Amino acid sequence: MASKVTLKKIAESLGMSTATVSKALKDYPDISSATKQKVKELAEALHYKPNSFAQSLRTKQSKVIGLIIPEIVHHFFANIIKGVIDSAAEKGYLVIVLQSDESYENEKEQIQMLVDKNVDGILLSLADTTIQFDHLKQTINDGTRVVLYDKISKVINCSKVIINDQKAAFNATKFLIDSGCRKIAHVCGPLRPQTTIDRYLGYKKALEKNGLEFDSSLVFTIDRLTYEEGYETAAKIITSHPDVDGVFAFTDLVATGVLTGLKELGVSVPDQISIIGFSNWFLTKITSPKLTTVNQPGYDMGCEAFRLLHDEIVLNKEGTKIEHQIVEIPTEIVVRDSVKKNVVPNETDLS
Amino acid sequence: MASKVTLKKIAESLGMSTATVSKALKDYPDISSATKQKVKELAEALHYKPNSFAQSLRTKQSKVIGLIIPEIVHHFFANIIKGVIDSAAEKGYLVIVLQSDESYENEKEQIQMLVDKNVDGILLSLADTTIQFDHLKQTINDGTRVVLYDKISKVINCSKVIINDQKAAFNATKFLIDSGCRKIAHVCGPLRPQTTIDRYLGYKKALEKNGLEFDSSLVFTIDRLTYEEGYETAAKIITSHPDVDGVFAFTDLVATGVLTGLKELGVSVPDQISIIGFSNWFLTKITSPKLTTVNQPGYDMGCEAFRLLHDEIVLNKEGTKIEHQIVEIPTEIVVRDSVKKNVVPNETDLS
DNA sequence: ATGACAACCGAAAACGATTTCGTAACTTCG
DNA sequence: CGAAGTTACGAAATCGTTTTCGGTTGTCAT
Repeated sequence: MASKVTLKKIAESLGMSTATVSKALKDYPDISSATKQKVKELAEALHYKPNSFAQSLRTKQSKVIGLIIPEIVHHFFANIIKGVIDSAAEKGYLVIVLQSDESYENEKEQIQMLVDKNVDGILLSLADTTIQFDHLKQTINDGTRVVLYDKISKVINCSKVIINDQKAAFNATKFLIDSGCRKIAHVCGPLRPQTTIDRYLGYKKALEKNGLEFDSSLVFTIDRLTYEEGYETAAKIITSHPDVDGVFAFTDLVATGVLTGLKELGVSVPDQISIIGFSNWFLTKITSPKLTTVNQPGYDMGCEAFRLLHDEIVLNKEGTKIEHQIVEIPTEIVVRDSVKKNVVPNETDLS
Repeated sequence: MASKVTLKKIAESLGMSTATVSKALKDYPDISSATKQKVKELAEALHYKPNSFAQSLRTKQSKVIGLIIPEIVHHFFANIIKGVIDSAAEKGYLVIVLQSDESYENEKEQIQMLVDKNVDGILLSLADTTIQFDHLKQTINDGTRVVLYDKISKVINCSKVIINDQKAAFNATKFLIDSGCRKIAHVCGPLRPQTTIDRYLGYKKALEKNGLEFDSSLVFTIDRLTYEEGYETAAKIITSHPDVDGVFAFTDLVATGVLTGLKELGVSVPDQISIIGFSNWFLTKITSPKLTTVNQPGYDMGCEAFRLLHDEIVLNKEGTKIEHQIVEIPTEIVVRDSVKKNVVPNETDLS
């Protein structure tokens, strides 16, 4: 147990004050370069490392941020974690990770834990069950910088990083249409997260803008976004509408279920029915055929979220007025083999 | 920005000293219950929260631990993160997560960052490229508690939590044998991580203990443990040994590649060839047929790793001599559909 | 009345780093 | 030579908690 080397020890060895040592190490202009050098050399030799507690106590900065994730074991969110940690490290920040499990209670408690730990900021994706935002508004008001990512709320006044679900869904559906599909089903989940609604709207709008009739009986709502429910939906789709030739699923896992279900029912994908998923999870690369999907760039979102937070932390320290931003991360279609290739694009667009 | 309420403020409001307030809040016996109550009431009303920096500076405890993971976006490791965070939260600890990317340099640097932040302990899985351990020995020597998980080294004197790869591989292979397989191939990766060797040895021993001949030409070594390499290996297996009836793959991703490759070559799984994977990744549930595999319980490992670390932190604080432990987390076979069901168990065992 | 002994509380010294303000010494220049 | 201005450093106050070590009451038995 190497007894810790402090400013005081260095100061005593060198016969000067801690003030001088501290300033020398930080290159204050009122220290002669001769002493600066002496101090730095000894500090180096002794492997001096400032005590982070003392530093934080004085500066009120921890160089640590909090990241609250709905669910860690999830391809998209894991990528976000990675993006956040990587870009935080670049700026010398460390990241405390917490998992809300989609629970409002957990979320609230965890925010409090992070605030109590004096983190410099919090990155948060709202839990599905969070419909009341006083706790968040309060902590923002109390001076903690917060940036929302992915699952956000318009009600909260802070920076946000999102994808445009509606546009992405529009493009996915249009991609099916362009590839020749004329009767496209949509498999979606319960209404809770806003994303469900947005993707649904994008789907609907793509149909309408491309001269296809929207038919609500082609929208299959499932209770849980699982592989199994996707699998079961496959049968429902072809019994109720044997002439369906395209499926846009809310998420890759469901799409994979539908894909497998269809194959087992003797439907060929993509010849008879094309399928497009959403998120670009890892599993899309190992289905047969490989799943065409919409890439939801978690890593980039994580990086961008940290960047916004860091900007606010810095500006806040400088006392500059901060302008909240809403950054939209672009998505794109990852073309694989579950959609027919005879693409005949046309010129409709969402906007 | 609510101006922070401190011990001093409470003390002044109540006309007493900070010492009394501090002790009252911590139920010291030399404070009358009358004052205790007054203090607690006011603290409650003012939403007093102790300043964690000051607390840590005094107590030298941060109530934060560090977790270094080789790769976050990975089903097994993500589960470990989750296990660690959950069990840490139960004891009031927060977790800083870092990713080594299997790089020794990163690992070294990150350990230093955590030590500089005065974390109470570190959970670490060695990067594949780490073959030199002075940095680790040094930090352990300097008083930081460290627990190794999953990828460990015998050279380092600390607690560890592992699975018994050899035994697990033995059991997996034996499971194939019991199900009727008589010519079993093994697909494994490069020799670097010890796990490769251990699983290989388990495979070999299972054959030998069950009267099957070990044939090194049945061991297929691939450079990278990917789906694609597994896929390609399928062809190699059946061209070189058309009568193979079982495959034990180093990991699920490879097993999935083999599975798909075999299917596309017209081989029926499990009727002609049985396949067993390793790790119980999520993707095993969405293959057709669903993949039988060995469950590698990441969540449990994470929990156990934290438990060990926490024990050491507590004992260390009490000054008690600590005894390092090596905990082996049990694995078990998850029976799905990629192995024939006519199981005829016999009594061989690894030990 | 006095000594012993609880019962309560506070002063003050940490913990280590940062930063403001002085001030001593040394230049410079009219 | 004396006023003004630099240069280089240090004393001391903070940041907010914890904890030791006394000290002041009050009680009670002698």
